[in-house]
Amino acid sequence: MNIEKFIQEQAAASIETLYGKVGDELIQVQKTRKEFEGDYTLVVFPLLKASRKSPEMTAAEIGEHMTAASPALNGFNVIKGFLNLALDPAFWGARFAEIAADEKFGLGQPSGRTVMVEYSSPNTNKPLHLGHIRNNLLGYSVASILAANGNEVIKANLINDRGIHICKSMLAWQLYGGGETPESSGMKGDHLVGKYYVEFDKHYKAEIKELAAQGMAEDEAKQNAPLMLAAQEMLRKWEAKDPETIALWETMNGWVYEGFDKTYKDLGVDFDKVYYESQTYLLGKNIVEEGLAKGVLYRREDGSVWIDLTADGLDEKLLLRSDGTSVYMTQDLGTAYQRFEQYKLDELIYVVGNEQNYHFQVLKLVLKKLGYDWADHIYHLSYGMVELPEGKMKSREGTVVDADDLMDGMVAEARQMSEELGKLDGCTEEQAEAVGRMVGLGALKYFILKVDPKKTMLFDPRESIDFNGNTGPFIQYTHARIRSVLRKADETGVDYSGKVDPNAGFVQAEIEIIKQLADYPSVVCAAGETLSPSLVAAYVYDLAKLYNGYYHDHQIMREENQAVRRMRLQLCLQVARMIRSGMALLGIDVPERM
RNA sequence: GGUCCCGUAGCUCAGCUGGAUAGAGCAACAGCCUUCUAAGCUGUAGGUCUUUGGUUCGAAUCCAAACGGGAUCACCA
Repeated sequence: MNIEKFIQEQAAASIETLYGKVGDELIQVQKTRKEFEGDYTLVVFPLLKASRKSPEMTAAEIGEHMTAASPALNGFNVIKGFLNLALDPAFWGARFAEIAADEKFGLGQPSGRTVMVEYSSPNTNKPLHLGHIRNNLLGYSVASILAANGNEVIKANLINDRGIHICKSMLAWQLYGGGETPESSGMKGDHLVGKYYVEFDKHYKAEIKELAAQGMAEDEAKQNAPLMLAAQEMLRKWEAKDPETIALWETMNGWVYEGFDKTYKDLGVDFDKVYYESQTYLLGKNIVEEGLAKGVLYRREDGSVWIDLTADGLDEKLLLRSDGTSVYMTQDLGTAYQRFEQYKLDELIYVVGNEQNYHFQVLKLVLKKLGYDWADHIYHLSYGMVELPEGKMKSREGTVVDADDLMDGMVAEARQMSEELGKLDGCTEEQAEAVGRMVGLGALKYFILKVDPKKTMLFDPRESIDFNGNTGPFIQYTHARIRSVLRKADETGVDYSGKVDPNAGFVQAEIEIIKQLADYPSVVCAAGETLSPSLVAAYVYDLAKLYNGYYHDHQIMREENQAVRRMRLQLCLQVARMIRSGMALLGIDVPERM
């Protein structure tokens, strides 16, 4: 049941009898702040007009009436204009029983809606870095959260496998690679290709410098450097389907895909549908034609097609080049159309960095002007950049934090920590390895997902990600601790299965935990509405923190009263379950021991 | 210049559609392991919520302006 709503209804009923009917928006119920006594608080200020009495009087009257009317309420206090209502322990006990019995607790009813989440969408000319990690984790988590809210979710990846940047890597490999392959070099495929992307840039810069020394202007040098001309020539060949070029392209992209597959696997993300730009880049031209016919778009003398968005505060935007070839925007128009058609999507979410805010603003506006109603159901989940202490990451300047390196580092650190603490003595090598992975990745994932997506975040590679405090490992540790207690119960034959007794004599700390457990569905729902994994992260952290305090102050297995011990074990079980469930929404696994 | 985002403790971040004395973690300091996992728990200290106006019973939150930081405005993607 939705407790807040329950209180709201009780309050509405009492207010109506006392003062007459008032609007729902005036009945403001919120959780009581920790420093005050009570569970829920009714803010009475908005009701003063109806009551025509002082805040204190009004609150007292409503409090009296509500506690008399509802057996679930066993007391109240008034502080200034705030009416703090206390619920009966048995009421919380009933909620606890409800939660324990509900296997789908926290999961929303099927919504009948289909949502596509596009995320990751890498270029195949270099390996993934920290920025991609944020993208992938966000996309995966948002997809999980939407699924938990009862939506049919399609995870999509649009791989940018063509274009001039790919040709640069290919060309450099041809020129300087000496036939090097992932096998011959022992390098991961995406890293190998990335190496030649950097190599291209190095030689290209040298050429520019040389041309400049010969007196050529910089812009001109950039355009006329032999390497650039060769790369452009290669792109033309690719577009003309030159067999040799295509073969090289397929080979090198194949290396990259193998590399990406490993990175995705390590990260724990996956996709239901993979699109390749080489197969979609021609889409959208017919939409442009349609726009021309409708007069929404216009053609310039040189043949290029544009849309004028100056009336909307934006600029003019190119949609088709003068040679008739498409640009990024053309393709996105086409793929969006195709997806809404094919899957009858209710929503299409693009997880893309905020550097592309303008692009998506334009995309939606163009579709809207073309008369497509579904344009309103495109949502750009725009996330901030991950910055280093010295500023933005620049792949060409080698200041990127590589995804694979970062993950390996985190895992190694987690492993070392486990060993130092002696936590995994007696475990097999495989178990220790698995825990190290879980904890290392848990630290990384939580570190990234606890931050509001739209904010720029800072990552300092010299200061490793914490394992203490508000971190993934803290939460994982709490889970492992609980499992340890439950194992002990199993080993000693203490039975805690069966129904929860709602009158088991809960102490306040237990009620606080039950309150937090009861909150889970509304958090999952809010996270789905706002596409914010950070809400789930904060929730799980609060739960773990509450539990740790409780664990510190109360005996569980050593509790002598069998009924109380049973209830405590059941409570532990539910906390572990909600931690596991919440962390799963973040794409984080929790260990049985650590 | 246009559009958009951000500004909260020394650092990294929470603070939901306006509500009570602005919260965590890290770092610092002081404590707690012969007792279910100390990756834990407790305490101390740390704030002009960038600034100024406005809206109102009430503003970190909403509005406006200023200041500071970032992104973007390509026949790149």
